[in-house]
Amino acid sequence: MPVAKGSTIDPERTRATILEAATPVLYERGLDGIGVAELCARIGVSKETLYRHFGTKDALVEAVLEVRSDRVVSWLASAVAAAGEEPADQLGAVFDVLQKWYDEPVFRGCAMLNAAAQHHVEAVRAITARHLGRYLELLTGIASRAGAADPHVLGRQLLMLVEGATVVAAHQDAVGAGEHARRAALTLLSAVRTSLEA
Amino acid sequence: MPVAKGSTIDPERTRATILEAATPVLYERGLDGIGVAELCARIGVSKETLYRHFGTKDALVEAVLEVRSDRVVSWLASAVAAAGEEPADQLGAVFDVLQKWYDEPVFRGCAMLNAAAQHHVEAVRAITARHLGRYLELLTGIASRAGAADPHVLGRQLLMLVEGATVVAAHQDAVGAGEHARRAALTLLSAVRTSLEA
DNA sequence: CAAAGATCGAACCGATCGGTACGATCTCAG
DNA sequence: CTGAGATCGTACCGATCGGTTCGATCTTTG
Repeated sequence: MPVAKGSTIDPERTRATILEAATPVLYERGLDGIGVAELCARIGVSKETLYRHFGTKDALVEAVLEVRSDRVVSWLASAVAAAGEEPADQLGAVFDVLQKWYDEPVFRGCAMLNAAAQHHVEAVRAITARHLGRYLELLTGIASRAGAADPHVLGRQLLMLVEGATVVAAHQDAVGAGEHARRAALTLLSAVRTSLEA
Repeated sequence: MPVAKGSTIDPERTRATILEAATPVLYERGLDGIGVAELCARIGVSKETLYRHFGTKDALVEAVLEVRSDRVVSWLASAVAAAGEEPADQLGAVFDVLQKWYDEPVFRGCAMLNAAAQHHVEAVRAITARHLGRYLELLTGIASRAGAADPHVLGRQLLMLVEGATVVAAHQDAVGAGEHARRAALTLLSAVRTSLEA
């Protein structure tokens, strides 16, 4: 719904609607690939409204990225939490979620990395870095519970597989990318365990 | 040298000079982060000259990316060739080269991926895909010589580590990224061998 | 009903963009 | 020496950009 005509009913609701509608459009078209005018038309909101809520296109972009980062991370975290106690199962759940994402028709790679590559603005780079940091935290936790000698290093290697799989799926071939990355990740995980048991 | 004033001495030389000078500028500033006017000023060439040689900014960009892809791949291939016969050594050489790249002050991630994220043009995406394909070929070759049961899958997993390491180095922390990726890659390689010997 | 304020649509602004045109200058081939 | 053509610097073009402003419309508050 294109936001009620005039309404004090919720100063906050309009902002949320804009954020929600702008997210997929900016992802598909690219941050600089669509102008504010066309963006507003797609969202169904006037430029004045958008600018009163966000002040700047950059500010809107940053807000969109923040929300997206939060959502992605919590989505993955809940998938991990639902996978039981076994670290291997938790790790598998991560790549299952990723493969589902790769198979979506609108999949165009990691929104954070795309944004950082597109918009040479410090704030955007900071959001991307923070996003990767959260990702790393999640994976380091799994590595730690798996009994890795150096969970930070293993977590980082797992992060590389996650981001690498996303890159390969986006730019080369999505078929089996999540599955192949999952097998590699499990190999790394079990290698750690093997060396511990030895 | 900013190209001789008037000269028929080499219609081809000017083109090469432009390509060479434009490459780092477009990488640092982003494909759309610099206008043709400023780009020409940096290169030391007039707009008319640039447009006679390339016709379009997009065409220049594509030419730059092609050259860069060729150079990167051949650079890696020669590093592999110089690393001897052992697949493990060849793989290690790849990540050593990558770490050197990550440590360069101008490092800003994979130019091909950045370009594909920035410029929503089919031709650029095609160049990026081809670039990843060449990369995959190189790594699949190593996987094959290592006796992998399915060298195509292992090569893909190695490609994920390569691209993932580049992403992590660019957006999170370059320190040790190549080293950590190398250890993960060698683990995958030896896991294949172990399962073969079993 | 009246005032406050959120929204719309459209006009408008200055800046920048990719690309073109032009006259002048220089180099080389004949 | 002369003409072809590569280059320069600059001015110029239409389009688009991010952002502002304004009058009209609607909803809520009091």
